[in-house]
Amino acid sequence: MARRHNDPARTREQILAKATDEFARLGFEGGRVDRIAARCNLSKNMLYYYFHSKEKLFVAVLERMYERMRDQQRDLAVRTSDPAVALEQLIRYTFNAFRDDPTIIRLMNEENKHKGKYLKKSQRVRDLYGPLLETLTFVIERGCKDGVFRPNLDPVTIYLMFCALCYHYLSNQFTLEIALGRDMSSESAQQRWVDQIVEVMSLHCLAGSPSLRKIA
Amino acid sequence: MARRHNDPARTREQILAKATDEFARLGFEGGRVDRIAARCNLSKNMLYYYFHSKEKLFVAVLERMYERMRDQQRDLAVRTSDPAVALEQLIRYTFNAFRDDPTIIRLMNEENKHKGKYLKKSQRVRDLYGPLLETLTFVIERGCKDGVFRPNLDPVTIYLMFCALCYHYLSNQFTLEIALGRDMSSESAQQRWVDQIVEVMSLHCLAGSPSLRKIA
DNA sequence: AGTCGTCTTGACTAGTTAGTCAATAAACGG
DNA sequence: CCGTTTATTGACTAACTAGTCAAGACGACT
Repeated sequence: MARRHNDPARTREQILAKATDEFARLGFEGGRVDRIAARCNLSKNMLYYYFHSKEKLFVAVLERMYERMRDQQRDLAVRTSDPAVALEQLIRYTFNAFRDDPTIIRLMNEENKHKGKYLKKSQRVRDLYGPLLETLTFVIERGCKDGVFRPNLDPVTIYLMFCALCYHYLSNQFTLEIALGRDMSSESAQQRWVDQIVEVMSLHCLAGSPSLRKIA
Repeated sequence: MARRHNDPARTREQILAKATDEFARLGFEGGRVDRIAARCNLSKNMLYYYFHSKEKLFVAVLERMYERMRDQQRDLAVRTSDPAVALEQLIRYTFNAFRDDPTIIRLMNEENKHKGKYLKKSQRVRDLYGPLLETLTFVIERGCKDGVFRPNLDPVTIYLMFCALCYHYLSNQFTLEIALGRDMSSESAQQRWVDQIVEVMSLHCLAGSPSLRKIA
């Protein structure tokens, strides 16, 4: 099966893939359209033919990243009926997703550097963070009803918490490794960290833990 | 007191200040030496006279940021003898430090984007994260000895946890606000978030909470 | 085979950007 | 008050960078 000379869908996907890599590694300003074209073995004009400008290419890269995240989340099936086990699965899934595709973290950081400027320019942005948050909401509702979790847990808050604990560790790996002189990148160090996240989040969600509100 | 025409120390500081702003907002690649010079009302040559290259200027900016962090941490005095209250103070201090100087987060993200490349080029990098981590270590040791905290708490792990919870919320404010449709930037939303951090970290550190290790 | 619309390219440009050079002006030491 | 060191500048450049243009090649349909 020799590759066709003219294969627009394939060409478009290839540009998007190489652009994702380029922008994730070097940011929007650091990314070079010439380099993306060269890595695709295409003339630079193709980027402009399909995406019209560097900025619109970057927006397309962001859109595709969110789509990819959502699609992968859709494949995640939490089959257990134990809310505590389900929570643990969701946390481990989140960490693995960030670890296995580093472009997610780098592109999100880039977008936040620009205060959401490019994401706002995207039409189909609404309802990001779909499936995982829906599952978490379902898990927490059941956990609260069953009395396994403490009452009045907010799913978005819980999500933000373990998301922060997964994200920051991976995003700031390099400076933390230098500043703290601690191994952050080995498989075992990361495994230990996820275990810690599961422990602290479980403790926070499970019933039987005293509320500390009165202390403040 | 009219400003002297030749005031090298002042000039150098001004360049560093404007460069910090420029690189934090636009990153290393996005930052423009001409713009930094223009904002200082200086000719561009001054940047090269004092810092030799864009890269060395960026390294100087990073070094100065870490120094500033350390100096501010040194001013922080935790006077209480109650470890739980001390922990809360350290957490609130950390959040406020990140919130009040957004350049810290942006520069750290930039440095991690480059996998620590520039920080490694700095000579005087060792023993970053000084005073606050030392205080935390002291607080945790006392808390464990007094039986207020559970035994065998690792200070660096605790620091990484609340640091992640403070950092991620502020760093990813914009994308999260778009994706979740939730207010992240108002004073009250941020206050509620810090309260949550204090709650979850206190629960994790205080004795009397059951260890969950056996579950896994 | 010829025509049309889609896909692809080489060659070009106008503007920008990090970095340089030679000259000048202020402080300073004797 | 003169020579030297330290600060500061205007003018320049070589390389790069996003974006353009006109023309060519491929496939499909008649």
